[in-house]
Amino acid sequence: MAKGKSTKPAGSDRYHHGDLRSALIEAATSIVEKDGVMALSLRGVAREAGVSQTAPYHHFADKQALLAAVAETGFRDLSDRMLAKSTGVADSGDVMIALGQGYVDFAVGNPGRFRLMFGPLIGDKLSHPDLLDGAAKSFDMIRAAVIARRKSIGAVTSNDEADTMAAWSLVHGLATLLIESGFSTETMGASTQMELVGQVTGALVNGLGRG
Amino acid sequence: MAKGKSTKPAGSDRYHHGDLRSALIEAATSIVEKDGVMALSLRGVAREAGVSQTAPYHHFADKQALLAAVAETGFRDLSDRMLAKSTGVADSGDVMIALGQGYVDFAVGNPGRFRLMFGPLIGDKLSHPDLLDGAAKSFDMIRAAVIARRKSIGAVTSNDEADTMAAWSLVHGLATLLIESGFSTETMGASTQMELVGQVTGALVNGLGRG
DNA sequence: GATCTAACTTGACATTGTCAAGATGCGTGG
DNA sequence: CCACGCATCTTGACAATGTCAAGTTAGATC
Repeated sequence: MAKGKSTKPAGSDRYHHGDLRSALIEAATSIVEKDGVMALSLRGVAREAGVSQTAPYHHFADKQALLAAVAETGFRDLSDRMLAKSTGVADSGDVMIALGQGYVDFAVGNPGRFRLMFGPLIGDKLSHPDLLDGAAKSFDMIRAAVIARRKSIGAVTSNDEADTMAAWSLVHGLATLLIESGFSTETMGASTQMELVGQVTGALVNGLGRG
Repeated sequence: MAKGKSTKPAGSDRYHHGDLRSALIEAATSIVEKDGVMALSLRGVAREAGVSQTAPYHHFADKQALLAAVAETGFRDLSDRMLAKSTGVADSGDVMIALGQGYVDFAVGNPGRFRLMFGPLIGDKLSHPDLLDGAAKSFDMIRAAVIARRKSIGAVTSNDEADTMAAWSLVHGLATLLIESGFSTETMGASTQMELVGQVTGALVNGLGRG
């Protein structure tokens, strides 16, 4: 519409946007975090980015592809958070807690993207390989921590895979519980979120009821 | 449209359906399980039930309300399954495994409803109290099992709440992992699903790497 | 049997995902 | 320096969806 002036950051009102792809991902992320996953429409994203309704199709095959790209940045941020929390931690048990802390932190801080990443909005995740790669990265961090832990305590039974599943399940489930249920950290019997993650993770590391 | 004959079960082609509400829930369940959560449209459900597009509005306030009703039956079936698996089991640890087995069974057997129950399609779960009641029922079963388990082994530390969270998180996360990821039971290092649940639950009950 | 009202229908509207066809302008070769 | 090709963006359209407003039908009640 208007050609000359704009209220948006320089460069966003040109006919050739410059970096529409990133702008669309950013806009979608913003919407998904502000109004929820269900409020995300392709046209809404285009509107927010200040382009026409069909402009996104020059950068994404369809809505699903945009969502996949948003989810992908989510997985990147997720593993970044986990890495940040765990670097420099020495004890293998503490590393596991730190990873859980990072995971839960991300979920609570970015519930919209978390739901997008693991929810059913992206129908066929298998057809977006970049998505799986991102998810695998976080998963591998947990696997490595579990293996290190098992080695350090001289694990006697079961196997790496099952323990990895257990650790990921625990952390993912806890994150889900925190953002989906009405439960708050306090009703779960902890005074801070960090404490809660420590308690729950501790239950797995040491065994139920063994602290 | 047609007035007299019908290919549908008796009673479904009358002007007054008789039990449209149940029929709609059933139709929606069928669609959600066959074509996925995203393929579920109110009009599609009405079509499947053989009524006009706006007929559902006489039984549900809006699409969300129908989805909530479907999810509610899901929660009922979920706790039924958990109950069935755990009744008659004596050992407190085995009860926990049985509950996990029931939970995972339901998720794997009804992934569509599972995603509906815990996914973001139902935006405001808090405003559908029946939903929360249903969820609470399953949750309470887990809580009771955890408390019994803690009592039976003479738990020394942490608290009931955190351990309950841990147990629910573990089981829910595992179910999610099984239906969302490409991972199969085998790649997770178990030969049967029952074995996998046993191993993963065992990791929590006894502690990581302790069997 | 007349009437009240819940259960249903038809019609319409705004919004959405997506396709087809046209406009625009950046970068490159002459 | 400039014309031209192609990626980028736009306008216009279509079918489908959620939902509202207004009418129709028929089971229940007096």
